[in-house]
Amino acid sequence: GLDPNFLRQSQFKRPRTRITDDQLKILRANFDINNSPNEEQIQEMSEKSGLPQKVIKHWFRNTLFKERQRSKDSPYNFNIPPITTLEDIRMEPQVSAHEYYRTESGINKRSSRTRFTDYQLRVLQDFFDTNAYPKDDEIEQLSTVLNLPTRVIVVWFQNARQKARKTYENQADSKDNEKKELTNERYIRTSNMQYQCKKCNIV
DNA sequence: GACCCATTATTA
DNA sequence: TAATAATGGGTC
Repeated sequence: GLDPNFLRQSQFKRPRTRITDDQLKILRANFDINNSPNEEQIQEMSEKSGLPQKVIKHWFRNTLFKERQRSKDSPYNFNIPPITTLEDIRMEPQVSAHEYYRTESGINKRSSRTRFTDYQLRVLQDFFDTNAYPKDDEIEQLSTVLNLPTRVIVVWFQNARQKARKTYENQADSKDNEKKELTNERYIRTSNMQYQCKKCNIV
């Protein structure tokens, strides 16, 4: 048999470092001034915050990436309908989710949870059952068909894979369980970036 | 940059 | 309180 744990965990991982609010404030302030700091600036932030330079670099990479994603398709604004009439403007004097999120005064709130419709879930699940790793254009298609931001689609597949792995491992643990036979064929990518097909054993 | 995955936090 | 959407730091 094949054991995902074995394939995945070949080394110890550094424990996740938590960035405190104060540290975040320093990073954020610098980010607002300059997206891509040079070595000198990174070192300065490192000294100020006590964060390893590596962590700072990574944070800037991720934050810049997210920022671009956000402005690209406004993933967290999708539930705010486009304004078509004057009344809509009157009815919704809200700041955008993005601005709300970023504003310091607005209590750093996580964007509200997407409620998928039954139809959306069915389509997503159907797709997942044959391919757990949709290509960019496939995500794009799902996005337009389901009227969901691409970001939401990507996250859904990420979580679906996570869930699939977990249930698969549980089944593997309880040895001779016949449920194993019921496992759908799914391609799960291992950490070595290889594809592994459950059941048919293709790598 | 894409993905992993423990964790967080929002809803039914 | 369970299910799971979203986050963020980690790896390659």
